[in-house]
Amino acid sequence: MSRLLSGNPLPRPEAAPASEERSAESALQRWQKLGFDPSRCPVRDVFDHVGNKWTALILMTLAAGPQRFSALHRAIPDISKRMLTQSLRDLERDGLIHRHVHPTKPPSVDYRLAPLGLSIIGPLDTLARWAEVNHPEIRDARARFDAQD
Amino acid sequence: MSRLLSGNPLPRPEAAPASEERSAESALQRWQKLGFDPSRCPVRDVFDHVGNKWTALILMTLAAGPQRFSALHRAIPDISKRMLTQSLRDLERDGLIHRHVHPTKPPSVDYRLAPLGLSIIGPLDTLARWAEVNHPEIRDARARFDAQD
DNA sequence: GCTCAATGGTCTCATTTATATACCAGTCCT
DNA sequence: AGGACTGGTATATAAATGAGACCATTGAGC
Repeated sequence: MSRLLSGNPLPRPEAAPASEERSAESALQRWQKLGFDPSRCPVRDVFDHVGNKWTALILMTLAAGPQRFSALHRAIPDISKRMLTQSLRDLERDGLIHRHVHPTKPPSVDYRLAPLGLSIIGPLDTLARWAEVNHPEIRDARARFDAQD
Repeated sequence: MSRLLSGNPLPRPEAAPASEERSAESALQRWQKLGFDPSRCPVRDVFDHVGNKWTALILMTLAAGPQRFSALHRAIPDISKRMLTQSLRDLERDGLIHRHVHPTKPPSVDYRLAPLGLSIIGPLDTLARWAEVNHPEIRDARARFDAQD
């Protein structure tokens, strides 16, 4: 238990810029080294809720402005209504979006980013750009792996 | 269908820097507007594979340097071995990590970031920092939602 | 007035996916 | 010899997801 994560003289893969690597460690690994309760780890929580496919897609779609339920469904056709409803509830519960009901005769509903939701668009978009840029390489790697192994 | 996402004079939530907001739209919404096949959308693909809880956690743990299977399991105790095995295979298949077998008498295995994997640590860490900073606010929102509704 | 479609969902059921648990062969420590 | 660690696999069960039917209300077209 004492040598669990203490002195770890493993060979580094490469001499990566120390500052970069250290900053990448810190956020998550402070938790790990200190043995904090994993169930309260923010990283787990956020990646589980906000980082999942549908949730991220919804948030990024809402970045263009408020959208009604069915507009969202049209923008993301491959989500089931069931999942769309549930994801929207989750996002609302977490304070990332607001559900706004217009009291028109046939009441209409729209969803819009709350300030908290707006603040995650940047990080999310950074990942999305990475995805766009590196997707070909991932597909290649996948093809190679499937072919030879 | 024509007015679906065309002219959208909706009230912006706030006067965010136009460049920021436009850039947030562009990545995903080009796809949506052009009606591309969702199954080939890089954003879906990456958020599904790389953005899920375990995968992101593994990548960030490996950012500190190569780790053996059991070290990873100790660092992330709440993942099942089965899921850890499977997540590692997926990451290897996508070319984000390498599996390295040392031909010692009892052979030992370690996993390390491939260049592609190293390149995603930055974006991932950005999200992780957001998580750390905003987790309290999310928890508050959740508590409020659960209490009154 | 009748039919057809859209709205914003909910409900049920089948399939997919994840977790928990047990197990394996080989090797080290005591 | 007993127990623990290595890197997993196999099986059984629980949870998440998807497909599709349904609902009350409204508006448009015929």
